[in-house]
Order: sequence, then structure tokens, then C-alpha cells
Amino acid sequence: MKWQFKPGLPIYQQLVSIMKNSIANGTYPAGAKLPPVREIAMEAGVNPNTMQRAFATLEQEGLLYSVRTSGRFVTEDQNMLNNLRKDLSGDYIRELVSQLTQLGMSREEILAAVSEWIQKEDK
Amino acid sequence: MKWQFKPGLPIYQQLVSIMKNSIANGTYPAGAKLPPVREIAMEAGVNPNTMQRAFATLEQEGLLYSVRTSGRFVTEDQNMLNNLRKDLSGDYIRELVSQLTQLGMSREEILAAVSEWIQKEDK
Amino acid sequence: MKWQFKPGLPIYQQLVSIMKNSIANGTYPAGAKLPPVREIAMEAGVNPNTMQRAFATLEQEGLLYSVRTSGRFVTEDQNMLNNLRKDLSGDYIRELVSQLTQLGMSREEILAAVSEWIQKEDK
Amino acid sequence: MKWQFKPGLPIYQQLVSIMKNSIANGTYPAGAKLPPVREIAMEAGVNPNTMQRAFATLEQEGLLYSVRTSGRFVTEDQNMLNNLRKDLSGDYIRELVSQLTQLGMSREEILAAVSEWIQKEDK
DNA sequence: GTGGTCTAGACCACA
DNA sequence: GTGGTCTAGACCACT
Repeated sequence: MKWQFKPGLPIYQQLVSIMKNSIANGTYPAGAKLPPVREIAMEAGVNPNTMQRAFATLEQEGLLYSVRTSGRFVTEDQNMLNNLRKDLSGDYIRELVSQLTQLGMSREEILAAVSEWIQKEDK
Repeated sequence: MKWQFKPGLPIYQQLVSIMKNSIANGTYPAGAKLPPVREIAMEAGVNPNTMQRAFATLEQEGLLYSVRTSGRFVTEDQNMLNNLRKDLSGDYIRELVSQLTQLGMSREEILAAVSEWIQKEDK
Repeated sequence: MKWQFKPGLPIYQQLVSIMKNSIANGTYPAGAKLPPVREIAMEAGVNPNTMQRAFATLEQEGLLYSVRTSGRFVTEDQNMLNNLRKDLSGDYIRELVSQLTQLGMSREEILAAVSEWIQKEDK
Repeated sequence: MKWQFKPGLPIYQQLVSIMKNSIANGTYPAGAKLPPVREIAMEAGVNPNTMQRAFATLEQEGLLYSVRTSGRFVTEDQNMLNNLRKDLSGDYIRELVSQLTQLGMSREEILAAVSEWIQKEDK
């Protein structure tokens, strides 16, 4: 895990994104116990309150749930996790389309380029 | 143009990327005269030597050519420019595939997702 | 039983209210013998004199009666108990109407809302 | 406005409730500008951050919106405000029913009592 | 030792 | 002067 923050976007929001990715890619699978707030905050080099805020946001979105004296856990709702993956992939694709559009490519050209690229790499 | 640099990567390389984008998307079209190094370096807030190095790299790749007493110009070789666009789009697509692969998607799923997204946005 | 007191209102009055509720809801049914003052005062964490004063008030209102050598008992006058329940419910209803009036609802709207709520919850 | 907090419930949640009431009863009508966070926090005797958290919660629920350099405002969405009033009245009614049920009254009796009380007070 | 709350005080962007 | 963010440090309930 790399804890590197860009200026211009609140740290706690970047923490939310990072944690979402970690959950989506299975670093923290469904039902897994997360490290304690204080520990993961120290690892990330941020104040525990900042990490707490990120976790609270994720909890509010239903991706996490906390058991007061025991720790925080990833939701076990597979539907939720699938939606998360779908949302994140949508974000990435939107970003790609935005960049390629800025390069002057039409949607059809973009799709063709992606298709070609994937077949080429398949070898 | 936003001149913002990420730590961890040499600035001159980031300048190369930015200039490539500007050329690819037509900010500096084929044959266009570029601003003087000193001027564009000041705008970017970098040392003129750093900008010089970026331009030299671009020149070496054939994207720019300089005329001793008159300035630097974008190549007029359309083939070169098309390749540039293709390379850049390849970079972006590679990045996308990398991210979505990390989310556990197969190449087929990635292509399907992109295709679906583009059609959806077309409405 | 929870013995929790709000500031701003004499404790003995709050004790009276709590005891009235306990009598009204049948915790102490008609004719039942109450625990000794000292015991119930200790349980509530108040001075026995304070509890004594609450009991005296209830006795004065006719809800309790004491037999010198045997203890205190809830009245057996069903009429009295029914009135108690009616008075208490009246207090609660007054409070509700006050709150909803403050929200800008007319008496008719309040009645309609209560009626609707009860039917909804009946399912 | 009385800023009095009960132990056992987080202050920021109580602030949310108080502000909801103030919005519902028209103290702060639709579109109204709220006092600055720092000011209202001082008036309530809480830390500005705590008040900020309460406001952020209300904002997330759509009851408020903030304009960064200008202040916070009540939503102008009448639908939202009507729902608020309905939710709050539902809470109050639920509380009443709970109390009267504990007094041994059935739902029918509760409705009858409210109806009677309202007619009596109409005189 | 966990999550949760609260305070105090600082800094930032914006206009 | 506004809202927003962040840190540091404290306390609490629960087990």
C-alpha cells in the first residue's frame, strides 16, 4: 500500500478512494477485519481522526460496519461489493474516455483502440 | 495549461509528457511555432535548462525541429503525429487495463465494460 | 427501572412521576405492598428523605396509603387508578400536541396524523 | 433557543435534532441564511468543529447547502421540508404511542384518547 | 485495546 | 470573514 496524497483534494477523500480500491481488489475481502484505526492511520502518516473520518464515510456508504469494541469489518453484502467494483470501473473508464477525447478521438475510435489494444496484448 | 508536477518522477520527463499531450490534442498543431524556451519555462515555473532538456528529448524523437535563428516548430510529418496519438492512447489504455485487471476483471470483461459504457453515454 | 434525573426539576417531583408511571403500568398493581422507603431510596441513589417526600405526595393524592406497622400500599380504588392513567396519558398527549403545533400543524392535522400512523403500524 | 444537552447521546446528534426542529418550525425558513458556524457554536457552547459536524450531517441529508465563502442556507426544496416535518411528527407520535402502550393502552384506546383530548381542548 | 466523541487551535481557499 | 480541513491530545463506554 502506498500512502501518497495529492494536494488539492482532501486527504480523507483520498483515503476513502484508496480504501475503496483495496476493498474492490480483494486486499480486504468481504467480512474481513480491518486494522485498527490508530494503526492504519499511523501507517498512512495521518492523524487518527482523519482516518476515522474516512472510515465513517465508508461506513455510511455501507461498505464497512463497525463493532464497537471489536473492530471494523468489510460488509458481507456481495451486491454492495459488486456495485463498488462497477462504480470504480466506471470511474476509470470515464477518465480514459475523457483523456482520449481530449486527444481528438471519437467514441468509436476509442472503442476500436481499446479493442485493438486488448487483442494485440493477447497475442 | 496547468503546470503541476508529481514528486518521484523527473520534472523534465513530466514536461515531455505535457508537451506531447499539447501536440497530440492540437494545442500546437503540425508546423506551429512554439514559444521561446525562456518564456514557456517561466510560465511553467521551471528552470529554462530543464525545459530545454525536455525540448531536446522531443526533438530527438522527431516531434519537434528547430531552425537556428527562428525558433522551434512542431513536425509536419502527419505520420509522426498519428503515431504520437496512438502511443499516447496506448499508454492510457494500458493504464486502464492495469487498473481494471487489478479489480479482478478479465480482458473480455474490460472490453465489454468499455463498450457498454460508451453506448450508455451515447444515449 | 432507570433512576435518571434531569437537572432543572426537583428530584422528588421526578420521583413522583416515576412512581406514578410504575403504578399506572402495573409494576405496582392495586393493593400491592411497596418496598421500604430506605430500600427504594438506595436503589434510586437518593436520600431517604427525598423519597419519603415523594411518597407523602403520592399519599396525599390518594394513590398510596400507609399502614403504621406494616408498610405502604397502592390504593385499591380502581376509579383512582383509572383517573391516574387518564391524567398521565393526558400529559403525554398535551406534550405531543404542543410539539406538533410548534411544527405548524392544526389540531385536525394532528389527529389525522395520529390516526394514519396507528393504522399504518397496524398493517 | 435552548442549548441543553443530555448525556448518553452525542452532542452533534442532538445539535442535528435541534436544527431539524428549527428548520421544521420555520425558525429558519426555506432559503434562509444560517448564522456562521463559529457564531452559532459559541451560542450553543460547543466547539465549532462539533457544530460543523452537525451541519455537515444536515447538508448530507439535503436539508442545508453551503456556499463556500458566503454561508450556509436552508434548502429551498419544499418537498424536502415537507418530508422533514412528516418524519419529525412521526417520531413524536411513535414516542407517544410507546409511552401510552407502556401504560397498558391499546392502539384503539390511544387514538380515542387523542381524539377526545383534542375535542375537549377545542371547547 | 477498540471505536467514538469532543475540544482547542491552526491553516487554507475564496472573494 | 466564510466554510472546510487537519492535527494533537484527551476522555468515554464497552469487554
